Amino acid sequence: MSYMRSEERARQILACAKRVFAERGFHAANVSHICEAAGIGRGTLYQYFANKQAVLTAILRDTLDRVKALMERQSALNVTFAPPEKLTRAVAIEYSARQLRELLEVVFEDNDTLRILLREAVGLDVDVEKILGEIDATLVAIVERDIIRAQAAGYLRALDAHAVAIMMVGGVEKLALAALRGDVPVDLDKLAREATRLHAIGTLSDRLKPDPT
Amino acid sequence: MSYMRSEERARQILACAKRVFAERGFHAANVSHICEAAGIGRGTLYQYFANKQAVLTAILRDTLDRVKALMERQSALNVTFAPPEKLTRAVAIEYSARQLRELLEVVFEDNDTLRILLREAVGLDVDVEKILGEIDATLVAIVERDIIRAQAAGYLRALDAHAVAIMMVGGVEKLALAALRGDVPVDLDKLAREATRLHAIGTLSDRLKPDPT
Amino acid sequence: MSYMRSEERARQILACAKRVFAERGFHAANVSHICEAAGIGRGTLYQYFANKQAVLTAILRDTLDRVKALMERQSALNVTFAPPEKLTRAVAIEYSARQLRELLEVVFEDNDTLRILLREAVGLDVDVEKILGEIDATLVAIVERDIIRAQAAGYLRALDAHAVAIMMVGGVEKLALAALRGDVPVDLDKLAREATRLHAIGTLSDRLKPDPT
Amino acid sequence: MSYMRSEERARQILACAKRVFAERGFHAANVSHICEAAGIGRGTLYQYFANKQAVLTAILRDTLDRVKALMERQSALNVTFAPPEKLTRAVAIEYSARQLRELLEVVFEDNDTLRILLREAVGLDVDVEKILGEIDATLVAIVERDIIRAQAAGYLRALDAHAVAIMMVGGVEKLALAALRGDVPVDLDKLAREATRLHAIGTLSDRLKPDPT
DNA sequence: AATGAATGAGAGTTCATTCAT
DNA sequence: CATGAATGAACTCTCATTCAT
Repeated sequence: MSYMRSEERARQILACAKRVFAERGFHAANVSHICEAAGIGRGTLYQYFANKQAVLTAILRDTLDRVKALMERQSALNVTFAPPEKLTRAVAIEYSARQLRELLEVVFEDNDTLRILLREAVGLDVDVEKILGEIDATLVAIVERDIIRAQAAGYLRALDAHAVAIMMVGGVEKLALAALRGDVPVDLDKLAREATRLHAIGTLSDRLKPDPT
Repeated sequence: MSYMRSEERARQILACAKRVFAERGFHAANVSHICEAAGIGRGTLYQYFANKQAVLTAILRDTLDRVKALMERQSALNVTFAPPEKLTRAVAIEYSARQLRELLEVVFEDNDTLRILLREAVGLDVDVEKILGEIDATLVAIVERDIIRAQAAGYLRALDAHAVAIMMVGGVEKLALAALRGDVPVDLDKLAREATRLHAIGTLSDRLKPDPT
Repeated sequence: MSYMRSEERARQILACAKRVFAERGFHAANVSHICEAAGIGRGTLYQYFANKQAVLTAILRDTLDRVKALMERQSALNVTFAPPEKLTRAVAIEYSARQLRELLEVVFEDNDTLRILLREAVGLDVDVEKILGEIDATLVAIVERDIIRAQAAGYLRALDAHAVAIMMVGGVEKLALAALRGDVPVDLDKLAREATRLHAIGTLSDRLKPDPT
Repeated sequence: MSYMRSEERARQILACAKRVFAERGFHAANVSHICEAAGIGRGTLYQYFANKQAVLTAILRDTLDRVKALMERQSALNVTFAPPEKLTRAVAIEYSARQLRELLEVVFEDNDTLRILLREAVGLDVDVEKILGEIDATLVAIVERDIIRAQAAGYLRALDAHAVAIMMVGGVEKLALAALRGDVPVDLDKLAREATRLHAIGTLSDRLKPDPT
């Protein structure tokens, strides 16, 4: 037996649970697995969390908090925009990619979080689904707000900001998942650059005949 | 109970199971639920499928087969390309959107399949994961091949075809998921158009200062 | 494994459970104990009863049904009364004792039922308490009705029929419990006689000075 | 926490435990509940009582002590009896009722004790059962001795003193239980009167034809 | 071929009790 | 003395699967 301050113990359990959930998946992971990993008795977990699912939701809520915090941090920021005629595509893309990278870093703090968010927590209970939905909505909202700001500044053309934000988030997540499957740690930097570039300038070649305006 | 030709009965069970899995999720759905829906005894299911998971994998394999069939159908096709200088963006996008739509129709035959592929079958066993991975890989491969063909024809600029394909698929799926959450039947046509347009011409405004070449 | 018709199996489980509950008490008795006694697997019990407590309530409800049936059987009966002046105490008591005996036979079908009703089912959940209360109320109602009938016929003096009924039932039950403690099978016949005699003529001696009327 | 003299603290815990047991029942009541009620930490209880059940038995033993004390107090008393021919029924009953009342006051000090004795402590462990049995035996013994004394004095007719005592106690307890169910505080005075009257003169009417002696 | 009664491994959870602080 | 964090035995209950009918 080893004593620990309540707050600290709860965090320790969450950390171990995250690893266990990521490794085995929510259903395959026993409460026993988590407790073994945390080096505590099975009963101890229930002093900190109401039940197994509450452990998962606590993990997810952590992420949700981080994402929300980022959103507010960015809201506080006061950005001034150069006129579009002074800004090259390359610079704009570079700036965008940095923004996205920051976002990714916050959500996918580590590969375990990534795995849990995109895989192990998917398709569970409605409670879980709700938090997952909130995280998703916040992510999309952040991207969407960036798009709208950039539109207002004249950097982006007219488009459905919400739909585009969703697609961007989805595209990036899929790329992350694909990387995950390869079992190499995900390179968030490369991911951010590639996604930004695609979404910024699209795929079509300049050689195409101009549209008749 | 009513007798039925083996083949037919198996298909009927699959159809019911698909509905049940989509409605309740894989774990929440009992074998009993499925059998009730199919109007058969609980033992009967085991004469057609080795176990509960085999039912799910059969459903997924169905989808995988359809996607693979599409891929081969398209391979057989012999497309001739106009020179890019003769093709406007609008026409190119229109063509692309039609292609994507066809793909979506095949994968997301119905909302139940959609839900199972993107949610209920996620994060389960490795066997399931493997089929899901194959479906994904095939989808990406189809899109990727289209991209490479279009590049060869000079329609698309130089880009990492694989990564872009992944992002496209991910973006579209996310859009589909978002629609699913709204509980309205997904409008595949609109979805295809929006996605294609974004991925084709990107988000940046023409007013930006040209890159120094 | 041995197959059994549903109805029959349920009854068999109830019979075994009654024995087990009587022997060990509700809390000390495991579901395993019951199932072992019934020679079935632990899961089988749950095909017939929602949970452990439902087994107990089923047992109690059986008794309740029997008591209610007795009540109605007696209601149907049409008794004619001789004028009190023609009836000796001894005869009246004899008749009463037979009535009571019939009642006791129905409630305390066997020593196990007796023990469960008066001991093992006491102080449990409110649901259990409710059925126990209903049984009690019915018993009291039967006795009370007899009292009122006998009063109307002039056999019994003026008294609070309800309170007296309660006391009678309580007295008899306590006697039964005491007998139970001695671990000898309860002699319902003797019990009925003793109780009836006490309640009929009371304890006071005739030698007492008559009340000044 | 506040310090308290050992003896005093133990009594305080017992008082709180009594309330808790009465309100929730022995099994439903947690050690935590008791400790919260007593305003002490969960570990502290174990410095005064070996375990949860010891708390209950201590409560019961308190009652047992009180009943035994009453018994001895009455033994010490030296009663002189008037000849039966000088005593009216009404006076005898009045006297008896007062005796009973005193007894009831001692046993059912309060509604919580009542509830615990008649409900929450029933059907538990053999140790508990044993004390309960001792209390019961003492109660019966007191009543029985009174009966025998009164018989000796010629007040009561010939009867099985033990059996009658048991029935009396049982009748009174049942009346008390019934009152308890109504959730009104039990009126011990009325209870004593009603019971005594019934048991004294019985139920039969005087109009019955006299027994042929 | 079809059934559904029977199964039992294994899950999550509770809570009286211990003991380091 | 007092505490409450830690414990783990023991419980009830679920449900995919088997197999006698």
